[in-house]
Amino acid sequence: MYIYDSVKKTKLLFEPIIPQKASIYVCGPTVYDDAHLGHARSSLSFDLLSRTLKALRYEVTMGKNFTDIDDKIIKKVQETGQSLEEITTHYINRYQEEMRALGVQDADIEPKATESLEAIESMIQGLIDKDIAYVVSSGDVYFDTSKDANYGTISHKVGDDEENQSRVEHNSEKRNPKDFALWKACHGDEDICFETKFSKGRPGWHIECSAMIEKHFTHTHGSDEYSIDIHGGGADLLFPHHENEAAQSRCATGHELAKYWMHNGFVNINGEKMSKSLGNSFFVKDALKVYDGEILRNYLISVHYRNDFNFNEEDLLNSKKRLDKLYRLKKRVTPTKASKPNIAFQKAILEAMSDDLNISVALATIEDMISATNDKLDENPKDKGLKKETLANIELIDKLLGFGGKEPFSYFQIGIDDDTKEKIETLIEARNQAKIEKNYEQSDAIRDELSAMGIAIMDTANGTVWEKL
RNA sequence: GGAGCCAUCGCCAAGUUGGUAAGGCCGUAGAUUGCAAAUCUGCUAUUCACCAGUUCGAGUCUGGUUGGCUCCUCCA
Repeated sequence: MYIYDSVKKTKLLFEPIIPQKASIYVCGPTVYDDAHLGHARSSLSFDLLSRTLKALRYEVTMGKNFTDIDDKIIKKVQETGQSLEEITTHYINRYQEEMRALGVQDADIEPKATESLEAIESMIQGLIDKDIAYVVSSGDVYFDTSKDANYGTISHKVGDDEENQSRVEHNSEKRNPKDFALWKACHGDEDICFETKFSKGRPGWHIECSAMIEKHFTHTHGSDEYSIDIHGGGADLLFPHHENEAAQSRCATGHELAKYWMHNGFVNINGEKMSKSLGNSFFVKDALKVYDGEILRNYLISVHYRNDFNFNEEDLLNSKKRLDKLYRLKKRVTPTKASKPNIAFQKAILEAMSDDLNISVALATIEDMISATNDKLDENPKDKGLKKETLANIELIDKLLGFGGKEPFSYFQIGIDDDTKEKIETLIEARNQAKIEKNYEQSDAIRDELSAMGIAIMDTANGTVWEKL
């Protein structure tokens, strides 16, 4: 397995801390609003990583956190009058539901910041004891970036002369402009705060990840050099979030946080980054109202995870056509029992994914397999061995890439209710009768009628089948 | 102002160590079909934003130009 390390900026052979075990930690969402397509893409990217590593027989431990205490959540609490827990629970449930709809496998560990306060406090206290962190008069605790010689090695942002136009907040009590908050002191009665030895307040954004990784991974997957194998997240987290995480962990534990860093690209709408501030967010829940989760998944993973992804409906329909072809093949080999996948196919698709998740090549091998199989099936429609093998191939695709697992006839009938189905069947019967009588005017009229209903029909050796367009 | 990324067929999109441009959609010709659809087969970039350089050889390396994007503030 080769992966692109976005800190070293090169593709590296994946050599885990413990042979055949892979620990992955991905920064999850701050749960104050619904998940948008960007969350989905990040989730999907690391889902593919996890699935690929599993297919390569690694024992994968995946961690993904929920930031459930933060300024925006508190603002929502104040606005809505709901409790913090009500809000975060709601969005966490939504998030999990939607990601599952996209075929994302659940993480093994899903820690919440509010459930990790002890670990957070002890890590901060440790840093204070070493004088790497300091408490200011307000009660805020800052990390002293000047104490970490390696600060800046993650994002390669070095040589800050303070002359740049950095928009770092200016706080006179900070020792260095780049110092960041580990802990934010309470701001009055409206605030949500926790008691600690240093002050009453709540964790800063970066500390929770460090603390949670320390708490959940270090003893099972860590080493003297690294806490975990792979740390992932969106490209925008590289700085300052991951830089700061790395600094905290390095100073608190004496070893590096992650051996490899991976970052996924953005989802753009009309060529621009999708974000709250631009007001062009596209929520997963809205997309799921229009498109089946599997179709969305198939589309969102169709571009390499590191590239930016330009979301548009035309491309989505394009990728749906590719998925349709896979399901048409599945129809041809159903019903049967899967045997073993084709060795060459299995090797090719795994090799593609092992190369830093080269999904394009993986999809091309699928096209190859579909085409070759259809060809053979045209020659010999009753090749049982081929059918069994093909079904196994498709099962492999489902396991590795997370699509193609549906029952093929129902795939083409998503969103059609039973009454309509009955009507369609009746019309097809009538058309077949007309065809037997060679009344082609009649049969074509029926086909037009079905077409007007959004139903396409195809006459096959096994009778007439239909698909929703 | 600082840092970085990207630019490959009408559209989407691969292309580690330089060796002579995957795949899909669309289009098109044919096989098949009562006609279609589905399926199969053939065709579809002498060329990789532009300019210069290194090299026997560059989409791939170097320098420059143009255009687009991101980060430096919460952000997947």
